[in-house]
Amino acid sequence: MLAHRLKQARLRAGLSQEKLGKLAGIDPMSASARMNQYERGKHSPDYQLMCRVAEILNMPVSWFYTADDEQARLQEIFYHLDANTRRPLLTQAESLIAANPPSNSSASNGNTAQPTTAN
Amino acid sequence: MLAHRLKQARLRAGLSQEKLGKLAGIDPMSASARMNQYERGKHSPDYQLMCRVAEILNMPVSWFYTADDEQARLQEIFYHLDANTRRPLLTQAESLIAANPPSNSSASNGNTAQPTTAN
DNA sequence: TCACTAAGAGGTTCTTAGCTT
DNA sequence: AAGCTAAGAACCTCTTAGTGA
Repeated sequence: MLAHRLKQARLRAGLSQEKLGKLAGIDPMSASARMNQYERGKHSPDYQLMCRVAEILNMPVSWFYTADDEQARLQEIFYHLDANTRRPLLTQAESLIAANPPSNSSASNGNTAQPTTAN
Repeated sequence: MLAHRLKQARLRAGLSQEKLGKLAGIDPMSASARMNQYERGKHSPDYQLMCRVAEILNMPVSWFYTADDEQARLQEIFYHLDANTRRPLLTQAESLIAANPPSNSSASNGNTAQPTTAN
Protein backbone atom coordinates (compact mmCIF):
# COMPACT_ATOMS: atom_id res chain seq x y z
CA MET A 1 0.00 0.00 0.00
CA LEU A 2 2.51 2.56 1.20
CA ALA A 3 4.68 1.86 -1.81
CA HIS A 4 1.88 2.58 -4.26
CA ARG A 5 0.70 5.78 -2.55
CA LEU A 6 4.25 7.03 -2.34
CA LYS A 7 4.71 6.75 -6.08
CA GLN A 8 1.29 8.24 -6.75
CA ALA A 9 1.94 11.34 -4.65
CA ARG A 10 5.55 11.80 -5.74
CA LEU A 11 4.67 11.76 -9.43
CA ARG A 12 1.83 14.19 -8.85
CA ALA A 13 4.33 16.54 -7.22
CA GLY A 14 6.72 16.12 -10.12
CA LEU A 15 9.69 15.10 -7.99
CA SER A 16 12.33 12.41 -8.55
CA GLN A 17 12.81 9.72 -5.92
CA GLU A 18 16.17 11.18 -5.01
CA LYS A 19 14.93 14.75 -4.73
CA LEU A 20 12.04 13.74 -2.51
CA GLY A 21 14.39 11.79 -0.27
CA LYS A 22 16.74 14.73 0.07
CA LEU A 23 13.87 17.10 0.86
CA ALA A 24 12.71 14.66 3.52
CA GLY A 25 16.10 14.92 5.18
CA ILE A 26 17.69 11.65 4.10
CA ASP A 27 21.47 11.67 3.67
CA PRO A 28 21.94 12.77 0.03
CA MET A 29 24.25 9.79 -0.60
CA SER A 30 21.52 7.26 0.09
CA ALA A 31 18.38 9.22 -0.75
CA SER A 32 17.98 7.67 -4.18
CA ALA A 33 18.45 4.06 -3.07
CA ARG A 34 16.24 4.38 -0.02
CA MET A 35 13.34 6.09 -1.72
CA ASN A 36 13.47 3.51 -4.47
CA GLN A 37 13.41 0.69 -1.94
CA TYR A 38 10.35 2.21 -0.28
CA GLU A 39 8.54 2.82 -3.52
CA ARG A 40 9.14 -0.70 -4.75
CA GLY A 41 8.12 -2.17 -1.42
CA LYS A 42 11.56 -3.69 -0.85
CA HIS A 43 11.95 -2.02 2.53
CA SER A 44 9.58 0.04 4.59
CA PRO A 45 10.27 3.51 5.96
CA ASP A 46 9.66 4.41 9.58
CA TYR A 47 6.73 6.60 10.58
CA GLN A 48 8.86 9.63 11.39
CA LEU A 49 10.27 9.72 7.88
CA MET A 50 6.82 9.28 6.38
CA CYS A 51 5.64 12.31 8.36
CA ARG A 52 8.30 14.42 6.68
CA VAL A 53 7.52 12.95 3.26
CA ALA A 54 3.81 13.63 3.79
CA GLU A 55 4.52 17.26 4.63
CA ILE A 56 6.58 17.72 1.49
CA LEU A 57 3.95 16.06 -0.70
CA ASN A 58 1.23 18.04 1.09
CA MET A 59 -0.81 15.01 2.10
CA PRO A 60 -1.94 13.65 5.49
CA VAL A 61 0.44 10.90 6.69
CA SER A 62 -2.40 8.48 7.25
CA TRP A 63 -3.17 8.66 3.52
CA PHE A 64 -0.05 6.59 2.86
CA TYR A 65 -1.39 3.85 5.11
CA THR A 66 -4.85 3.73 3.56
CA ALA A 67 -5.80 0.85 1.28
CA ASP A 68 -9.33 1.88 0.33
CA ASP A 69 -9.42 4.58 -2.36
CA GLU A 70 -12.60 6.23 -1.14
CA GLN A 71 -11.20 6.48 2.36
CA ALA A 72 -8.00 7.86 0.92
CA ARG A 73 -9.89 10.46 -1.09
CA LEU A 74 -11.88 11.63 1.92
CA GLN A 75 -8.72 12.01 3.97
CA GLU A 76 -7.06 14.00 1.24
CA ILE A 77 -10.00 16.38 0.91
CA PHE A 78 -10.43 16.84 4.65
CA TYR A 79 -6.73 17.60 5.02
CA HIS A 80 -6.89 20.37 2.43
CA LEU A 81 -9.97 22.06 3.87
CA ASP A 82 -9.60 24.89 6.39
CA ALA A 83 -11.00 24.52 9.90
CA ASN A 84 -14.26 26.33 9.11
CA THR A 85 -14.97 24.23 6.06
CA ARG A 86 -14.15 21.03 7.91
CA ARG A 87 -16.89 21.70 10.45
CA PRO A 88 -19.97 20.95 8.25
CA LEU A 89 -18.36 17.75 6.96
CA LEU A 90 -17.72 16.45 10.46
CA THR A 91 -21.24 17.43 11.47
CA GLN A 92 -22.77 15.48 8.62
CA ALA A 93 -20.56 12.50 9.42
CA GLU A 94 -21.68 12.54 13.05
CA SER A 95 -25.35 12.67 12.11
CA LEU A 96 -25.02 9.90 9.54
CA ILE A 97 -23.43 7.56 12.07
CA ALA A 98 -26.04 8.51 14.66
CA ALA A 99 -28.83 7.65 12.23
CA ASN A 100 -27.14 4.42 11.15
CA PRO A 101 -26.65 1.55 13.58
CA PRO A 102 -22.98 0.40 13.54
CA SER A 103 -24.54 -2.64 15.37
CA ASN A 104 -21.75 -2.81 17.99
CA SER A 105 -18.61 -0.74 18.14
CA SER A 106 -16.13 -3.36 19.43
CA ALA A 107 -17.45 -6.23 17.35
CA SER A 108 -15.83 -9.22 15.64
CA ASN A 109 -14.62 -10.85 18.85
CA GLY A 110 -17.08 -12.34 21.29
CA ASN A 111 -15.83 -10.09 24.06
CA THR A 112 -18.61 -9.14 26.44
CA ALA A 113 -16.50 -8.60 29.57
CA GLN A 114 -16.86 -12.16 30.85
CA PRO A 115 -14.29 -13.01 33.55
CA THR A 116 -12.23 -14.92 30.97
CA THR A 117 -12.76 -18.63 31.59
CA ALA A 118 -9.33 -19.83 30.49
CA ASN A 119 -6.52 -18.64 28.25
CA MET B 1 0.93 8.34 17.67
CA LEU B 2 0.44 4.68 16.94
CA ALA B 3 1.18 3.83 20.56
CA HIS B 4 -1.52 6.11 21.87
CA ARG B 5 -4.20 5.01 19.40
CA LEU B 6 -3.40 1.38 20.09
CA LYS B 7 -4.07 1.82 23.78
CA GLN B 8 -7.18 3.88 23.12
CA ALA B 9 -8.75 1.25 20.84
CA ARG B 10 -7.66 -1.74 22.91
CA LEU B 11 -9.18 -0.38 26.10
CA ARG B 12 -12.39 0.46 24.27
CA ALA B 13 -12.57 -3.16 23.14
CA GLY B 14 -11.94 -4.38 26.67
CA LEU B 15 -8.97 -6.57 25.75
CA SER B 16 -5.66 -7.12 27.54
CA GLN B 17 -2.43 -6.46 25.66
CA GLU B 18 -1.68 -10.17 25.59
CA LYS B 19 -5.13 -11.17 24.35
CA LEU B 20 -5.06 -8.65 21.56
CA GLY B 21 -1.63 -9.86 20.50
CA LYS B 22 -2.77 -13.46 20.42
CA LEU B 23 -5.88 -12.59 18.42
CA ALA B 24 -3.65 -10.74 15.96
CA GLY B 25 -1.70 -13.93 15.41
CA ILE B 26 1.43 -13.22 17.44
CA ASP B 27 3.17 -16.23 19.00
CA PRO B 28 1.41 -16.59 22.36
CA MET B 29 4.76 -16.69 24.15
CA SER B 30 5.69 -13.18 23.11
CA ALA B 31 2.29 -11.59 22.59
CA SER B 32 2.32 -9.81 25.92
CA ALA B 33 5.83 -8.36 25.61
CA ARG B 34 5.39 -7.27 22.03
CA MET B 35 2.04 -5.58 22.43
CA ASN B 36 3.37 -3.78 25.48
CA GLN B 37 6.42 -2.59 23.56
CA TYR B 38 4.16 -1.23 20.82
CA GLU B 39 1.78 0.44 23.19
CA ARG B 40 4.57 2.13 25.09
CA GLY B 41 6.29 3.20 21.91
CA LYS B 42 9.40 1.16 22.68
CA HIS B 43 9.28 -0.67 19.36
CA SER B 44 7.03 -0.26 16.37
CA PRO B 45 4.96 -2.96 14.72
CA ASP B 46 5.02 -3.57 10.99
CA TYR B 47 2.08 -2.58 8.81
CA GLN B 48 0.92 -6.13 8.21
CA LEU B 49 0.48 -6.75 11.91
CA MET B 50 -1.31 -3.45 12.32
CA CYS B 51 -3.77 -4.51 9.63
CA ARG B 52 -4.69 -7.55 11.69
CA VAL B 53 -4.92 -5.53 14.89
CA ALA B 54 -7.13 -2.99 13.14
CA GLU B 55 -9.50 -5.72 11.99
CA ILE B 56 -9.80 -7.12 15.49
CA LEU B 57 -10.41 -3.70 16.98
CA ASN B 58 -12.81 -2.87 14.16
CA MET B 59 -11.05 0.29 13.08
CA PRO B 60 -9.49 1.39 9.78
CA VAL B 61 -5.70 0.80 9.83
CA SER B 62 -4.97 4.36 8.84
CA TRP B 63 -6.64 5.51 12.06
CA PHE B 64 -3.61 4.25 13.98
CA TYR B 65 -1.36 6.47 11.90
CA THR B 66 -3.45 9.62 12.32
CA ALA B 67 -2.26 12.36 14.64
CA ASP B 68 -5.14 14.82 14.28
CA ASP B 69 -8.19 13.84 16.34
CA GLU B 70 -10.75 15.30 13.95
CA GLN B 71 -9.19 13.44 11.04
CA ALA B 72 -9.17 10.30 13.15
CA ARG B 73 -12.83 10.72 14.05
CA LEU B 74 -13.86 11.20 10.43
CA GLN B 75 -11.96 8.06 9.41
CA GLU B 76 -13.61 6.07 12.14
CA ILE B 77 -17.10 7.19 11.16
CA PHE B 78 -16.55 6.65 7.45
CA TYR B 79 -15.22 3.17 8.12
CA HIS B 80 -18.35 2.18 10.02
CA LEU B 81 -20.80 3.49 7.45
CA ASP B 82 -22.14 1.19 4.75
CA ALA B 83 -21.48 1.96 1.07
CA ASN B 84 -24.77 3.74 0.51
CA THR B 85 -24.38 5.98 3.50
CA ARG B 86 -20.79 6.80 2.57
CA ARG B 87 -21.91 8.25 -0.76
CA PRO B 88 -23.50 11.52 0.48
CA LEU B 89 -20.50 12.20 2.72
CA LEU B 90 -18.06 11.84 -0.15
CA THR B 91 -20.28 13.97 -2.34
CA GLN B 92 -20.34 16.78 0.17
CA ALA B 93 -16.58 16.53 0.60
CA GLU B 94 -16.05 16.81 -3.14
CA SER B 95 -18.25 19.87 -3.42
CA LEU B 96 -16.64 21.57 -0.43
CA ILE B 97 -13.18 21.17 -1.93
CA ALA B 98 -14.43 22.33 -5.32
CA ALA B 99 -15.87 25.47 -3.74
CA ASN B 100 -12.73 26.10 -1.70
CA PRO B 101 -9.44 26.83 -3.41
CA PRO B 102 -6.66 24.58 -1.97
CA SER B 103 -4.46 27.25 -3.65
CA ASN B 104 -2.05 24.69 -5.19
CA SER B 105 -2.14 20.96 -4.72
CA SER B 106 1.60 20.17 -4.78
CA ALA B 107 2.72 23.18 -2.80
CA SER B 108 5.53 23.79 -0.28
CA ASN B 109 8.37 23.13 -2.73
CA GLY B 110 9.14 25.55 -5.51
CA ASN B 111 8.73 22.84 -8.12
CA THR B 112 7.21 24.16 -11.34
CA ALA B 113 8.63 21.57 -13.74
CA GLN B 114 11.73 23.60 -14.62
CA PRO B 115 14.46 21.45 -16.23
CA THR B 116 16.23 21.28 -12.85
CA THR B 117 19.22 23.62 -13.02
CA ALA B 118 21.55 21.67 -10.74
CA ASN B 119 21.26 18.99 -8.07
C1' DT C 1 -3.95 -11.63 35.81
C1' DC C 2 -2.14 -7.81 33.68
C1' DA C 3 1.43 -4.46 32.70
C1' DC C 4 5.88 -3.97 31.95
C1' DT C 5 11.20 -4.49 31.08
C1' DA C 6 16.44 -5.87 30.13
C1' DA C 7 19.32 -7.87 27.07
C1' DG C 8 20.91 -11.04 23.67
C1' DA C 9 19.28 -13.52 19.33
C1' DG C 10 17.50 -12.76 15.23
C1' DG C 11 15.83 -10.12 11.44
C1' DT C 12 15.36 -5.71 9.06
C1' DT C 13 16.92 -1.55 6.95
C1' DC C 14 20.70 1.54 5.39
C1' DT C 15 24.75 2.45 2.88
C1' DT C 16 27.80 1.82 -0.74
C1' DA C 17 28.93 1.04 -5.20
C1' DG C 18 27.54 0.29 -8.87
C1' DC C 19 24.42 -1.05 -13.45
C1' DT C 20 20.35 0.03 -16.58
C1' DT C 21 17.01 2.84 -18.91
C1' DA D 1 19.20 12.29 -15.08
C1' DA D 2 16.32 8.94 -13.17
C1' DG D 3 15.31 4.34 -11.72
C1' DC D 4 16.91 0.51 -9.74
C1' DT D 5 19.69 -3.37 -7.22
C1' DA D 6 23.10 -6.67 -4.44
C1' DA D 7 25.27 -7.40 -0.29
C1' DG D 8 27.50 -6.38 3.94
C1' DA D 9 27.36 -2.93 7.88
C1' DA D 10 24.49 -0.99 10.99
C1' DC D 11 20.45 -0.90 13.44
C1' DC D 12 15.99 -2.37 15.36
C1' DT D 13 12.78 -5.73 16.83
C1' DC D 14 11.57 -10.19 18.87
C1' DT D 15 12.07 -13.55 22.25
C1' DT D 16 13.01 -15.06 26.69
C1' DA D 17 12.84 -14.80 31.36
C1' DG D 18 11.43 -12.49 34.78
C1' DT D 19 9.77 -8.39 38.15
C1' DG D 20 6.10 -5.54 40.04
C1' DA D 21 1.04 -3.91 40.52
